Amino acid sequence: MDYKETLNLPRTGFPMKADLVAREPERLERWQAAKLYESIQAARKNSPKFVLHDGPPFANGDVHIGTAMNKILKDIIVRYKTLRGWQAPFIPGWDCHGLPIEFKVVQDLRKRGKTDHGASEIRSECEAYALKYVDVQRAQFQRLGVLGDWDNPYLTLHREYEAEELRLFASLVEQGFVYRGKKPVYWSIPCRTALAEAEVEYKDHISQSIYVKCPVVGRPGTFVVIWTTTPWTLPANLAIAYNSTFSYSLVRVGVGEDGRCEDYIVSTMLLSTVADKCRWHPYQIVRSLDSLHLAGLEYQHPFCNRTGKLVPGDEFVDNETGTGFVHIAPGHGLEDYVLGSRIGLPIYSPVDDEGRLAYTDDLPIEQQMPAAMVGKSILEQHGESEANSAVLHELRTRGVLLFSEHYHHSYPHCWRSKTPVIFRAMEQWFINIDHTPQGQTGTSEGSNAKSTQPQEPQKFRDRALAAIENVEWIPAWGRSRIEAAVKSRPDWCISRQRTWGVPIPAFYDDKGNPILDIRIIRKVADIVEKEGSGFWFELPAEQLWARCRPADWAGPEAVRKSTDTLDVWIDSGSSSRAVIAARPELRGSPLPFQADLYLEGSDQHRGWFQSSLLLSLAGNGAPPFRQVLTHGFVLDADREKIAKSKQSTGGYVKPQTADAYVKQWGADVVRLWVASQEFQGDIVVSEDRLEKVAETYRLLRNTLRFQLANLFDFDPRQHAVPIDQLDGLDRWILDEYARVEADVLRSYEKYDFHLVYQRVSQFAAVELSALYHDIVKDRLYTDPPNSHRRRSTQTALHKLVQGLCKCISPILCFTADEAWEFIPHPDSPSVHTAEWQPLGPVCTKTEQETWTMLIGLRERALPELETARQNKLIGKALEAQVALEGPPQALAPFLPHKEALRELLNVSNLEFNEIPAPPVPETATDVIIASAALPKITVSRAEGKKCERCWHWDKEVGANSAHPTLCPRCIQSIS
RNA sequence: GGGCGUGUAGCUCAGUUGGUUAGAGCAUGCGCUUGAUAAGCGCAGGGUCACUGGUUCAAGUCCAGUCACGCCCA
Repeated sequence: MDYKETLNLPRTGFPMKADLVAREPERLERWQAAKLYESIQAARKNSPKFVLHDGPPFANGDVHIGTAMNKILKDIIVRYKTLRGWQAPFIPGWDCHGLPIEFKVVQDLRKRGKTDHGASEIRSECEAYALKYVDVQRAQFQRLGVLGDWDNPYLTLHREYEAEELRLFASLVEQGFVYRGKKPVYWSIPCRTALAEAEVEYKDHISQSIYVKCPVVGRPGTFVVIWTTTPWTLPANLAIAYNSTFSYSLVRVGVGEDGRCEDYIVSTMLLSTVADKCRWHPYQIVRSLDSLHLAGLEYQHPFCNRTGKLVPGDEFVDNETGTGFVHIAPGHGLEDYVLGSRIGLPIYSPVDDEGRLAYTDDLPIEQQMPAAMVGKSILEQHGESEANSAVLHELRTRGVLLFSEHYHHSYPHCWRSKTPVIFRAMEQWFINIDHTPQGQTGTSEGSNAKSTQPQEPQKFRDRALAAIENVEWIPAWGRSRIEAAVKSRPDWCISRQRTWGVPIPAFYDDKGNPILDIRIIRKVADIVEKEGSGFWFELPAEQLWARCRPADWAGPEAVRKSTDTLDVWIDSGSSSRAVIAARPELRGSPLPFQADLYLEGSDQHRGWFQSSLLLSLAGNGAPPFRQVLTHGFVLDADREKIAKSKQSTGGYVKPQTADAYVKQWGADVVRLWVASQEFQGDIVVSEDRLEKVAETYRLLRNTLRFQLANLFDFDPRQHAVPIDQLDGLDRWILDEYARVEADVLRSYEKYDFHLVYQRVSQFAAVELSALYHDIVKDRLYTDPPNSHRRRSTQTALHKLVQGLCKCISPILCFTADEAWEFIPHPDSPSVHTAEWQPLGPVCTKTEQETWTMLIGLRERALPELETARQNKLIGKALEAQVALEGPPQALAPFLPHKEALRELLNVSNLEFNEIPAPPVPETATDVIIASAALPKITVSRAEGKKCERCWHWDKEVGANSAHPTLCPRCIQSIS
């Protein structure tokens, strides 16, 4: 007889090999066909809400592994909250406007030979481009298992979105936040347009390098020497910056034949270089100067009828080139602008749209450049610039040019015209971060200054800082990070000279004054909601004005429309109003625009977190989030290696798209990798690490498979054993599980998914695989199918497998779903619609102490068994018998648990050998008693023969003639 | 250059208010098993807690500085 046939060996259709890459898409299709997201939302429609608001990725390119990580983290939270009974909707979003798309589209148009495209053509191409990548990314996010309303995402190009954004903008204008100011931007002279950073290419260029002396006011014969490579900016010079940490020298130089001398101030470190170039030989150092001497000095402009001050500029005045003095033209450089704004200089930019020197209203005419310079073009023709020549001529005439030469350096050029760009201050719209809405008049034309809601008389920046205090930042240092960002940020420049964006609905009158009126903005918003924002770009100014002009308009008539668009940070920053408050499933209570959680990379403290906070606070009066969770960045382990190999071999780039990883490992392994990472710092991704995680995946999968395979004949409705009647070991493992589960729940609540990963995988490896499963195999396989002990263990397995599936389902959403299908009569049809109620403690304190003691003995016994194995005394543990030897008090605690202990040791026989208690010396301490109380463990070869069926060794094998190869227990099992 | 972080075995992570010889899982090596088998079990090796200095009877833990890396600014 083949006794193997009488065993209850495991069976299951749950495959050991996951084949995730091939099989996940099938499951995904089934979820979509069954409308899983919709049915979950429907099931939770009366539950309390938990809203995680998705930060919109940019609709461009494939999903990067870092973006995938962000979405997976969000999905883990949404799935966890759903499992715990919350209504947790997820509306994915995309950021659709912006320069990178416009840039790409215009380049494509150029490649196709179209150069005369109008705004409308560019915009429709951009829209098509954005929508294409929304589709691409949507498919990739879905493939990762991310659950959400993918059929109805929010896009910043939706007309409803744009309309709400404009209404928010109107509210800011109404409260007086928005003003018109100047800021330097890149300007292409031939294209007559402002350029963005991405449209600028750095190329080698030869500039005029000049050293100019500026007389110090009140010290005849003393000059500060400045250096510049853009002579045409000298008419705009308003200050000279020095570095307060440098040492400067006053040097006396002979000039002319008559022994006349002049004193020059330059940086000590640069003195010899400057002296060589300017041919100061001989020269004499009169004295050294430091910042105390320089501070507040006034100088005469080299050719304009005005003076300026010496100011500290440590951030950008260096000792590498020049003279240690930097000429400051706030209208022509970003650093100059920042410095100028700080000390209250006008943002003076005496250059017109054609790139010609021109007078402006910033200064009295008599203080501006000599009339001969006006109209001179800055643009270089054959290496010569009229404006530069005019300035040089003036400097020479006045004898203030010390030296000039050609200077080779890298300089920004316009990508389109290939000409050098200039920095030029342009009129821009700004949000005043230090605005105090109450009782102030808006600075912009026609704006209605009356606040609709009562405001505290507090600067907006301070209100923002106060609001930050009431948000929970995880980790806590997120608070100091955003505080620093808000404290240090300059006024928000919100206008862009771009086409692909939401138009700023402003007009200009015949004098060029801007018209920004809330009635007009709101009217435009209403039209945008019906028609989209394209009409603004299509209609000529007079028709637009006719449509938008308020009926009772009393101001000047518009003759021109604004062609600026809003900064894209206004787009995404408006989402609390345009999405959270606008979508019924997200709308909060009592604050409709407020979500429970935002979750993005730490770069967003200065980005989306800040823009959302500021806009929501200004527009809604409160922050858009209650909690903000951040993660670090995904880095390539061999980033340097790759860079090097790129240089040497010139090519191999590792895949950094989510798809590349999914195609190799499957989504669940990628998700498990995400969960395994402590994400508050940086996260390193590599094939090696994915492979390690895949090992853990296999461990978890096999754990589930073992449990499922041993439930093949279990029907909980008939066979389940009540918890209080379970076998001791089964009660113990459920109690252990309950502890794991409590830890897991706590970790999910704190978003510590890596602790979930560690706890679950270690439980599977240690308590389950190495201990419980290994021991319980014997009773599952060899006990009679319907015996109490076997059904008890199956009851435990049935609870364990469901519990484990719930623990992992937010992370391993595919695998948990798959395993759930093999559970006989589970508590819920799908793991994703289940409600997760924790099991709670099972064992009494006494039981726990007993099992701790028994397992402690097992841990002492295993090395003894290993020694016996090394000595070839035994092979597997069942070939052994173990004797516990000790005085009565040492053995007593174990005597009632003889069979449980034998099972724990997984040996064929366990014996207790009592020996007389040693005499206790009077000086004996508790410690000695305790150590004497531990039984001595000895391993010997089991007596008798091996039972063919259960592989236990038993002295009675052979005693039964009907079954001469079986032990009595097996004989009873099969009869 | 500034702000904010990160740095514990090959990998991923623990390490509570400073207190024995710094833990776990995975991976590796050796052995066992062949009734979870492209699985399972046992044992073993592996760490200057980034570095330096300080406080303390005692520092992975507290303080100061340095280095490396990341994000954001300049």
